[in-house]
Amino acid sequence: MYDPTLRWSNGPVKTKSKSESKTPSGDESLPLYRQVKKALQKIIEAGHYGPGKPLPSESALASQLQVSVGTLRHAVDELVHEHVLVRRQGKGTFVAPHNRARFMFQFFHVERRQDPEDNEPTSEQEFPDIACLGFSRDKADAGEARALRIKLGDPVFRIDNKLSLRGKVVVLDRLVLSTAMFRNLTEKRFVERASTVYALYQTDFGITVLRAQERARASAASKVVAAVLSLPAGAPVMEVHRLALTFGDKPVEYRVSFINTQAHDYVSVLSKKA
Amino acid sequence: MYDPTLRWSNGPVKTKSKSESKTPSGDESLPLYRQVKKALQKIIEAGHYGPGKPLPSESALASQLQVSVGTLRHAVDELVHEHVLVRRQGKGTFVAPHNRARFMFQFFHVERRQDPEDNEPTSEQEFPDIACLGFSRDKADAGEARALRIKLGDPVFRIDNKLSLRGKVVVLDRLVLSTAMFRNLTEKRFVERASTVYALYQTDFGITVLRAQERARASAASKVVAAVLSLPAGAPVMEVHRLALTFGDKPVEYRVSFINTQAHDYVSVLSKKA
DNA sequence: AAGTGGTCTAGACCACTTG
DNA sequence: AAGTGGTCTAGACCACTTT
Repeated sequence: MYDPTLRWSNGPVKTKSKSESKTPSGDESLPLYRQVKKALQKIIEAGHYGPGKPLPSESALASQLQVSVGTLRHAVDELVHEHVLVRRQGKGTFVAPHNRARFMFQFFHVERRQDPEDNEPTSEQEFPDIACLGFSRDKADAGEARALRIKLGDPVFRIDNKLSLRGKVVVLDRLVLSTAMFRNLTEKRFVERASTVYALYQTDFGITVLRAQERARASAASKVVAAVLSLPAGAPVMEVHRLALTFGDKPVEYRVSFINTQAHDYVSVLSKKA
Repeated sequence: MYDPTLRWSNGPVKTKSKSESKTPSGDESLPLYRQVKKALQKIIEAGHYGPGKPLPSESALASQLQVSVGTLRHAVDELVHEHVLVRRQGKGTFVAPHNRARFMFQFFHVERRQDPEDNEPTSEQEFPDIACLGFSRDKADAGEARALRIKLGDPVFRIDNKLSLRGKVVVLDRLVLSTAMFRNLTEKRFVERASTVYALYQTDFGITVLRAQERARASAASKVVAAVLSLPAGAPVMEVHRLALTFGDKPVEYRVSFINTQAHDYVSVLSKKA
């Protein structure tokens, strides 16, 4: 039952803090379940557990952290809400895998526009066909360096992809990755990946994208963008700048997407429902 | 302690269902806390409690629904996560108020673009100045009728607003509301509202907007849109179609926003952080 | 002091998965 | 049968607000 990968500092998470805590590590007044959550985050970030290997059981974690199961569950609940962990009854608790389902619901927001008279079955989310248009090494420009928190001129991978829905090219993606973070990445490995790009980051590089922020705007398509999207140069397109982050809000990927919104929308839900 | 507004059907939420439940109301296998959640939703939707009047206390609700406090809290937790309720320690649990803070974080996603060299203090969220450009009655067109689930030609209010940040007009909003839902709404009441538009819906009409879905695209500014946004006709603008919903996913408001993205972005967060 | 929500515990039992 | 997560309970105590 003892797992040697569990080493961060055995013993209670909280030293019964009746203001006896000698090291004001900032956890003074934090509720116990928040401290447990932080401990769990540290365990997860260490990288010993992937989507294939479950964390220690809740009862094991609770006893090792010297808290009740209820408190441990409270902490796990929050990480599940944040899509960091997933629970599977009977099997265990896992780092959330980057499968297609997650990609679609969390990171892909382009949907075919419903024509008024179109009575098709609610346009089930469609997974795009992805083709790589270019893979190269380059130096980070100012904006990329700032976003990725690297130095101007640091080496980066630059990867262009086109995404199609029902055979029509709808999105042009330009990814920028720090070569320091993705050592040994090659075009072959990128193109021959088994699943999504983020699944590749996770399984091959141990980097789990947790969330992202996007800033969108309308712009006029440049000649090359227009060509890929089958639009006249200068046509209005949506330009979405995404920064994907992992643990500790560390930047992983900077991506600019150009979207042909002639027949598709960029969809955003303001607070999901039950 | 007994509240006469609590009348939905005293007694246990669940009849100890050992498959003795005579009326298969669809709650058969639902966990108890989900049934409690539904009961709470019904209580809230009845409209007896507003942002100013707290719900009965957790212990009161628990005993009236004949569940433990822990189960009651589990149900409330979910409604708090969905921004339906807010808890205030020492005071009570309230229907989530539509104040400016909520508006900014949930429904207003336009932010000034950070210039590379701009080192201002992280561009705190700015609340826009809003001016009404037009208020009229009209008949719903096909798209509006479908969105609002009313009949084609049904009477609607049509309200145009321009939103400015730092004195620059950045957004043109065109709201469409069913007159049946907003009886007695007048331009005067609309313009002289104390807070946000959604706060007006909530306090004056008992309609609480819970969530919304937006579909965005790039388009070329029409002459009138361009004029309001100080752009040349045909310039690329973002066009955002929003449908705002209340309890039971009932549509409340259909809104089209035109955004000048020369110096501002439409911001979207893919999974919030802790 | 009394009432509210917030945290934490300990334990029982259920549902699902695996050997 | 044993191990995992999922639900539910009952009760203690803490923190905050109001009277």
